[in-house]
Amino acid sequence: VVFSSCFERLLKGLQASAPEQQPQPRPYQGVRVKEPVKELLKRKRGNIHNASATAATTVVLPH
Amino acid sequence: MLEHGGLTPPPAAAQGLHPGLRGEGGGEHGELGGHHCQDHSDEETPTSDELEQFAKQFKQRRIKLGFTQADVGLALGTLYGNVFSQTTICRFEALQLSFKNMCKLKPLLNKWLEEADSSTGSPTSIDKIAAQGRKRKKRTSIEVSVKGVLETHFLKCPKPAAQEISSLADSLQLEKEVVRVWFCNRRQKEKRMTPPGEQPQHDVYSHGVKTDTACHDL
DNA sequence: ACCTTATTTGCATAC
DNA sequence: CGTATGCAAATAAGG
Repeated sequence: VVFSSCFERLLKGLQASAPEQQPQPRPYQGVRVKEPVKELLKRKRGNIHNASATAATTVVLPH
Repeated sequence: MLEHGGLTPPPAAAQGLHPGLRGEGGGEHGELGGHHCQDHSDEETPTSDELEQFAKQFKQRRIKLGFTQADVGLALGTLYGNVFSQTTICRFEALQLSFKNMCKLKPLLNKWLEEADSSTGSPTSIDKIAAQGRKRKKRTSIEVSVKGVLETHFLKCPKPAAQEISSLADSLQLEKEVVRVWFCNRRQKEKRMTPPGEQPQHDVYSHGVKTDTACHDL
């Protein structure tokens, strides 16, 4: 129940939605906790949610 | 120089935990590497499942005892010296903190729980459970108008020299340190948000303090 | 002493 | 009136 609002916007901005919108949902200007235990658990439990998949096209800067 | 008495930063470091490697091309982050050694109760890095368990119980008990998240945060302060905000307690209960962070807070919250539990005025050991070295500075709230001024300067010069920061801080009636940190954070924000749009601007960022970009002002 | 990157917190204020 | 959350100060750690 906590995810909704948090991820909705981000996903909307990342996942190409209908071109009928120009809301510019604000890319989120704050600093987020890298890996909340909440997600860690989900991943560990098999719920390998693949939401914020990295845009493979580019990036992948070596650490 | 009237900082708090220079507290002795106890070398309480003992968090160097790096699970073995996972060598997988997918999900790294191996949480814990089950570790050897004794395990008497709840000490030593817990597992994420234990953290979840604890958080859940914590919340349940907290509510049953009639305390709010803010109460707990304040209590932690009077108990050990580390005050925490309602926000942090909230995040702890919702497991919205990093694994490391939660491991650090669990002992404190656990202690508080024991305290509150044996409410019968039991003195209990009010040890200080190794609180952090020095207390965190209270978050400075910068006025919108002031932020506007800072923004203007940032656009003109994202990396002002020490002296410029000083005078700017002076004119804004802020501590120099606050202004310096503001610029640092502002720069990070810039980088954090640029990738998406990718603004191919001559990134002539030279670390060298030489390239005097002289953003003269004043 | 300051910068950078990575993170931990927490005002403020929206639910 | 408690709780979430957005934006972002303050800090930690290596240069």
